Amino acid sequence: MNFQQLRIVRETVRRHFNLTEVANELYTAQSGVSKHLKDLEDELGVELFVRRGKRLLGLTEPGKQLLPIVERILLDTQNIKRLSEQFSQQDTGHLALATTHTQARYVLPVVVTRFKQTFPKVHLELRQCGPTEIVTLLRAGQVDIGIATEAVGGEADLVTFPFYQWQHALIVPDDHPLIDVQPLTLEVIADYPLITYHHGYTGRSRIDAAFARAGLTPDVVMSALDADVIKAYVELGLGVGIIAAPAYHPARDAGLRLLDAPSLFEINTTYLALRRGHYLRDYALRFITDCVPALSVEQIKAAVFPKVAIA
Amino acid sequence: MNFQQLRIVRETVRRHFNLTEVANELYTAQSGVSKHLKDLEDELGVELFVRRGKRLLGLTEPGKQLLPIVERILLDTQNIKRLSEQFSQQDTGHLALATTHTQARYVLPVVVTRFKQTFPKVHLELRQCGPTEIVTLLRAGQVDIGIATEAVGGEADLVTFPFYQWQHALIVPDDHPLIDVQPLTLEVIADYPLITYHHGYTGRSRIDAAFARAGLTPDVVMSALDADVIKAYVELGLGVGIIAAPAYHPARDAGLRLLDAPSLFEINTTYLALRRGHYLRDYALRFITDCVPALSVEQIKAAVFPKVAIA
DNA sequence: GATGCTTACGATACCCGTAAAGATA
DNA sequence: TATCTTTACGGGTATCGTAAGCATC
Repeated sequence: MNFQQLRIVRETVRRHFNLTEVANELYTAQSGVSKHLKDLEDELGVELFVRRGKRLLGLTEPGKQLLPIVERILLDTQNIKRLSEQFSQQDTGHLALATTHTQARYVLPVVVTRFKQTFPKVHLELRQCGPTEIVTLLRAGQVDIGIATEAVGGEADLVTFPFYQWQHALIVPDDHPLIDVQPLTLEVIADYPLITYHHGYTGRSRIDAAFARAGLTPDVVMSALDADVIKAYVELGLGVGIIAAPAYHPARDAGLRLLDAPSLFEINTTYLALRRGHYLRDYALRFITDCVPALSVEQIKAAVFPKVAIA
Repeated sequence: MNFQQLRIVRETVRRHFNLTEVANELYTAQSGVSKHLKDLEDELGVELFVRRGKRLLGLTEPGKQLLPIVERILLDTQNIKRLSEQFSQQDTGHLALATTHTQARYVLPVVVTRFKQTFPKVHLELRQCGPTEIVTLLRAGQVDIGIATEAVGGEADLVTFPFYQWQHALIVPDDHPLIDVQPLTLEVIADYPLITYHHGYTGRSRIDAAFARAGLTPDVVMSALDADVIKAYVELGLGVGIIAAPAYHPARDAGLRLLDAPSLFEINTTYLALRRGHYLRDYALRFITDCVPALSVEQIKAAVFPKVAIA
């Protein structure tokens, strides 16, 4: 048994049992992949994969039980690497974040700027993607920190910390009749064509819930992944936009007006998400405490490495 | 990085940084051990060991932080082996117990007999040793289950379950004057020369505590590791024995009488101890539930693999 | 001087990649 | 037929053990 075999096992599951893809992903020959799997099964004396003819279809029962152990070992090898880099190259290294457009574009710039001043030699990788993909990237160990409003809660293998809170607000052209309406109600809004986020993005579910609770069916004529796109179409007069309030900048968004609606929609909380057991460099911990000053490094470590260090 | 290097790191710490011993323990050449350590340090870019000249003296800070991760990885490799044996050879295998003389001699025979009938093909290894050594063996993964009254409580990396309760009692030759004394008190007993267990064995601390609480200083003329030795000297008339009550068999111990003293000494609890994160074969779980029928397999697993499966 | 660590060196075994053949969709 | 997996084979590398050279105690 060696690490390469374990990497192949993990990658085989991730790539849905296509050994050719596995080989490409691991930069090795496909024949070796095949042999490694067979060797491992021989050594353990157990079939790990369900086969039909020559094709792999899935995991056997022992394979299923083996997988989490394999993943933990590989996680620990990464931890060893990060741990030694922590000592060998204090403040240089790599920090990978996965986050949604809203955070990347409107919230993180301040934090990132400060971080880059403190750790100029840390390469910062900002991966922008959807909430569910953030979870995937965290699980795969491809990013250190995830930042999202949706999908990261309630996952047993992730740890989350509240980052900041925000609400949805309306955005309209600055000559729009809604500007003079007081008070703004869901009923009034529902009379206009609406433009807002896709399902699963930036609290869309909260918007739908608010209308549903009021017994209204809003006329969402367009949905987009990010506020910039929404703004563009609001500017064209295609409808009233509903975006995250932090996504509005008075200076940059000339010609548009933000209409706060504090009571209409639920408060959203954006979270920092970490993978349990994923070792974090000092600068990664610092990034987190920069975001949430109320947190201490010890609290973070205690949450990421629960209780006993398991072993 | 490979598994052999990690094994060498672990063993180097265990063998107090004597690489020659490490090589013997791992059945390999000492030169390779030396090279492996150097290679690993080179690969990680960190010195893991403190050296003076050619001698290794201890772990550096990064080495200290690395060690628990290394141990967890090696624990998981054992878990992989056990897990696959679980499937490849259902009811055959190896079960290693570490226990003290009292349990091995007087308590376990019943359980072991039943176990052997159920799992005739499982090789049962019964290692008899002192309480502190039981903890060491559990930690080293050399035994699956520890059974002891002392030393196993309060260790964060161990899980314990109460096995059974017992009390100390007096043992005397069957013509001894104490047989007719009613009620037995510590004061009365303290007038006789006593023979009992060594410190750290079979609840000796409870015996001392009982006399201390009563303001008495008993005259312990001999101490031994096990009840059989104590009995032998009681038989010779050298004193009154204090042994664990389960260690007395009326038939086998002809010529001796057990005098119960329910109120004199505290109740002792003997525990089953397991190492957290140590995978247990089905038959090992069965052994435990045989000992403690109130326990379910799920409860045991939940305690050994806490919360999230970490990974 | 005895013990313990490192380095050098040769044999072995392991791992990888190419290529051909067989199976599957 | 195109894709995918297995098997066979050769080259390269890593690992291991022996032996010699040094450092430490």
